[in-house]
Amino acid sequence: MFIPLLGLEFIENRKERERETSSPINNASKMEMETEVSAEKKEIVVLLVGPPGSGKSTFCESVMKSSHRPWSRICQDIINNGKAGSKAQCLKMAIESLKEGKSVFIDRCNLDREQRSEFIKLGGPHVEVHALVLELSAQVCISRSVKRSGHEGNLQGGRAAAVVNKMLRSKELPKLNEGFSRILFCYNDADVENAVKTYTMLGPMDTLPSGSFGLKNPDTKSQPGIMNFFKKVSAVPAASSSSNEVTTPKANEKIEIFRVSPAKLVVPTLAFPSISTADFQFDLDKASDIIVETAEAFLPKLGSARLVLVDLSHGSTILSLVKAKASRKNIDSGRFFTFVGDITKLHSQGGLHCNVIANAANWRLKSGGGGVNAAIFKAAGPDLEAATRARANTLLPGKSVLVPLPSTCPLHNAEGITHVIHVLGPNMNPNRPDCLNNDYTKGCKILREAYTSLFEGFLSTVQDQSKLPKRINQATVLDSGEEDSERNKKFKGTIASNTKSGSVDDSGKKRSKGWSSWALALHIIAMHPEKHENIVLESSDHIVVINDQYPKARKHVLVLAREESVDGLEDVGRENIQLLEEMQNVGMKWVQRFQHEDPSLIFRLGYHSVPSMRQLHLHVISQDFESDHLKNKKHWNSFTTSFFRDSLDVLEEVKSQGKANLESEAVLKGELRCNRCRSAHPTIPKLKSHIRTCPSPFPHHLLQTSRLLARPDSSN
DNA sequence: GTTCTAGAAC
DNA sequence: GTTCTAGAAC
Repeated sequence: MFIPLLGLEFIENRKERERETSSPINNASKMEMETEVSAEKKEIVVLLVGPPGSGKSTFCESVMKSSHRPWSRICQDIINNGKAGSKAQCLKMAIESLKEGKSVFIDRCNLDREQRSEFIKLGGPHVEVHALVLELSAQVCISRSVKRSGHEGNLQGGRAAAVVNKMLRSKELPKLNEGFSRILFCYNDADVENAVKTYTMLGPMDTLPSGSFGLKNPDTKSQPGIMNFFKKVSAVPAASSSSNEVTTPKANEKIEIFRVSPAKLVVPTLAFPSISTADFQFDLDKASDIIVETAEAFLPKLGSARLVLVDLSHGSTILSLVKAKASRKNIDSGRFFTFVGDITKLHSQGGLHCNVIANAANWRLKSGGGGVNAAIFKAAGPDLEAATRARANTLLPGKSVLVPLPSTCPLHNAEGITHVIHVLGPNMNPNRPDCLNNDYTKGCKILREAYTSLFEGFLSTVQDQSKLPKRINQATVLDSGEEDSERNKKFKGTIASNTKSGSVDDSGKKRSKGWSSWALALHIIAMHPEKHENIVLESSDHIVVINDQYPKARKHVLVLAREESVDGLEDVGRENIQLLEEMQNVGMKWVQRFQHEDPSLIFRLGYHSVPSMRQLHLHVISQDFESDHLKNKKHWNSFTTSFFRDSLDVLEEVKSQGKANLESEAVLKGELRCNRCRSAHPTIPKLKSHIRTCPSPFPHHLLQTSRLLARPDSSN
């Protein structure tokens, strides 16, 4: 509670100054003061964030009643001649008000990030954007909106509860990194009263301290990292040589360097967990009827495609019920069957090839919670979260959403899964949202809808796939025959022998000869890609492609050279021109692949002048630099200064002068400049918040020479 | 390369 | 008091 008061103290000081400036006594000094103060004068855009009934309009009216600052309240519910209007109309009116020197309240729900983003863009040198979050309990909001009459949004009575509930489902609390200069959270009437005071006291020349205030229970969710090279090196072979109850088809894929792709699958297969019968406590007998009936109805539409109900345990009741009922109905057990295993490891551990898996999702489509949902999100990594977010924010019971998995996603790569279908069933558990209170008439209807929607989603992937030429899977033919445990021993030995001793300089190189152990990871993978199947995205005789373990942007892969003696750019000569060309071509292919998935991505391909890790590697990196792993000056400068040598420049230089020009490591210590507008920023967080919204085009030299790879139709 | 953390900067 | 950097250790 002390924080809004701090704000008030701040205003008090400013008020003193304002009084002085408005004194008519000394005109000359008044002019001086005015100039000084008006140089700082800023309009404010306040986005009210809260569902209907949270008190947004009341808040605005209370402030405007006695504020000395000119305010304009922009309410989407009445903007259209007293009727509800559009977001665009609100934006237009906000711009007009700001031009007139008025600060603005955006009085609409603004509950999710996307809804807010356009308004945040109103911010600039003379406009600050604040969020005022009315986090009152859903009950309070609902009871207020149910009771009220004559509300502008015409949202009253019974319909209000449903609308409020629906809106709260897709709620995302605002964060400073969206571009707000200040966020204030209110949880009760006292908080709101304080907030009203704070904004009422705000004179035309005043500003409020920036930052986020009053947040309770901040969301501390951390992004799970992608694969860990070092852990994988020892963990993978060890795991596969032990406890696999079912078959161990690990060796099956050995001759396939390009992992399982949908075109190579003979039979499209959907693996799905039983929906609603675990945490949602749906009756198993009723659920098994619905599964069998819906599957039976769908099989004729699915051609040769298969449906597989999966559960973790051999003792699964739902599995045995479904098995028995399907058999009684004489359903083709080659096309509809049950399977015991981890749905995220059906191929690697169970030998079952599935290209689509279903997730028993939660309504927020968020990771966590346990069970299948947690397992799938964990196995798929952040790629699935991003791909899901691109399709939907929430899910209603009985519905599903089909999410294509990016080609770099571990689940795609290691298990051959191309799509995840999130599906939400009915809930019979009183401790979970939207409990149906044992209403099985409704429950069965929704569960049937859920499976229908799921199978329809799968059907759509089957139809897409049937357009592709079908190829036979050759992967089951060969096996190298080498013992995993033996391999593992040898492998560990290699690392150990390289880490014995020697002084290490700051780029991981030993001064004499050899590298620090962590700096060898890329070299080890390049030399033996077949031992790193789980992380290798592609490989040939000359190159290996992997995800950067700590990506510094939304997309960041490495093309490793497989040449033993080429540790970095300084070792490259004319004899490597073909290699450099192949690396460039492979890099371009990945750019195209990524841009096919997201056309707005922009890429550069290049090398670090002085690499930290052994083995020449080409960075293929999207230019958003949107990554929690980008943490310090060295990270930023290594990709955005002359230290980053564009692949095409390197090629030209090696062809013309036999070697590439290298930039000194000294530039890594230089100031932090925006990669678009070149403005300097004092800290990494400030730089990152700037680059999120920097509207400038990229520097001329990159745009002109196709060093920068953007889709022609992208608006950047 | 990352992680950890002391202490500078705000 | 919190945020952020930079250096040591790995």
